[in-house]
Amino acid sequence: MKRVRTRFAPSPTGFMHLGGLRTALYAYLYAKSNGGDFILRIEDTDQQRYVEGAIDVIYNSLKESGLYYDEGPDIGGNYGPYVQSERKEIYAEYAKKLIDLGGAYYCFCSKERLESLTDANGNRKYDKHCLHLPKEEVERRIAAGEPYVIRQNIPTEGTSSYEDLIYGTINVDYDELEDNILIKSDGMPTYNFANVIDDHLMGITHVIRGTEYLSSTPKYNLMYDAFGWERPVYIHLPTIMKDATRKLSKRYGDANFDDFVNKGYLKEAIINYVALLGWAPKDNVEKMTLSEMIEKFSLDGISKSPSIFDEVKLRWLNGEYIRALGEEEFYEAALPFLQKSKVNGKYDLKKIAKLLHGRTEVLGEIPEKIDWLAEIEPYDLSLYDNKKNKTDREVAKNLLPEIKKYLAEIDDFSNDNLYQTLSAKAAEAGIKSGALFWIMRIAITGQGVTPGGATEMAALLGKEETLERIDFSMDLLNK
RNA sequence: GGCCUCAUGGUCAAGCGGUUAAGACGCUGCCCUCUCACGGCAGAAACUGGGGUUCGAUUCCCCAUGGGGCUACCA
Repeated sequence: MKRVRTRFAPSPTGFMHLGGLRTALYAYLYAKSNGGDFILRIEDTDQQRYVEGAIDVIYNSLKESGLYYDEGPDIGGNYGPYVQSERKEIYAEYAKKLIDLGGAYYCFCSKERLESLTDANGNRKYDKHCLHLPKEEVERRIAAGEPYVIRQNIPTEGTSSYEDLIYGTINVDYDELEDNILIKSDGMPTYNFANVIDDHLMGITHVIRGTEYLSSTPKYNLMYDAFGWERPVYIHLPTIMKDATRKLSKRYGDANFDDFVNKGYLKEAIINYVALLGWAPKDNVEKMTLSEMIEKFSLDGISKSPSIFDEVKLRWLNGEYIRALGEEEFYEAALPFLQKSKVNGKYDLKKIAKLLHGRTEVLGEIPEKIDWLAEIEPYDLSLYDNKKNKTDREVAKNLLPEIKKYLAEIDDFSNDNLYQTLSAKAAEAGIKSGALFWIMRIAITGQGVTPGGATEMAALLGKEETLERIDFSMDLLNK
């Protein structure tokens, strides 16, 4: 059997879109699960849309997410060049061949004439006006420097049929298709042409791409057939949506790989989540490494209907990945975000990281979780109200001096010691420990929710700061 | 508008003629617990509608409805 070769062929127009990333991922998974090659090709035939630096974004995103390609512009290969703008001559050559084969023709029609073809409904279809131009006239006009394009010659009747591995048999009447442009007046090919030539020349066996090409694939097959080339196997993928009616797009933001990384999502989690949009593993285990995905990947798990991107579920999965991190790994991942917070320089970031580890779903929310730790500020005294522990501000007013006394006697401010000592003190004094810890926690943080219990917070703050904060709270209560 | 295509809880999704219609996220409740979170347990929640085919349709066919895509000198 022929070695499987798949490709990812993005155009460098900006960022790595998550929809594109998933297409790349599936192409990668399909190739790797079949022991084949995954190729990167840059489709930069539209100079208008080209964005500086976008190619590097593609390289980096792919590598960061672990989708290592076997051939590509930056790493080479036997089928290069892998950038379409560098293959202009190749397309010109094949375009000429296709013209000789009757599959294409020169067209000199002006924009104005094209527009005059628009009907009452606003639809336009090229009328093959230039198809029957005499060869001599064509040559004369080209020689005279007249601008021209090369159009595909599509049959006026008949039906085209092909098998898509996901969607099954697709039939399209040729009548529905237009004699679309293959080579633009600037000499660059359109996607319609370059994609066919390159896929064939690069030995791509399986074309994996979005459903936007489902109904235009007959045009490409026409060319494969005209050249006498074997058609590739087609695998079209459903769209990823932002909601029921809008597709995930750059326009709405947050659709880019980098955006999510910057927000504090782990790359592994993003890839894992994206893999789940449109594909389900047989064993139902959702958390997977890339190599596990390669093992489990199969086309019959791919769905046909568009799926909606759910950041809530991504958050959960990211949390799973974060919790699976080692203490040190988490610290390193969290560090940039810890440094952004107001506590940077005030408290031991490592200790904070330890407290935050099990409580963080997205790293980007770390600063807001701990900013208040930098300084205690007046707070709502109703925080002392706690039904379960039967506390309120009056109880707090009475208990706080006691708590202060206990704390003042403790020198080892480690969490373990604080917890044990204070628990013992509470038992001795006949105070419910829950009440003591509740009041103490509120008194030293001024927060209803904290990333640790009273003793953990005290251990973090240190003895001096803890006692100062107790004083602060006693003042507040006595006002 | 025309053509292609899709349709199971709020979301992702199993299912592929006979099931108490999985599972995950989210949600609700309980437990654990020095708050929260984690973890554990329990619960609510779905086959778009109408016709067929069949002994029997979520599953097959048709129509309707709704969604998506294409209809560029963009990919």
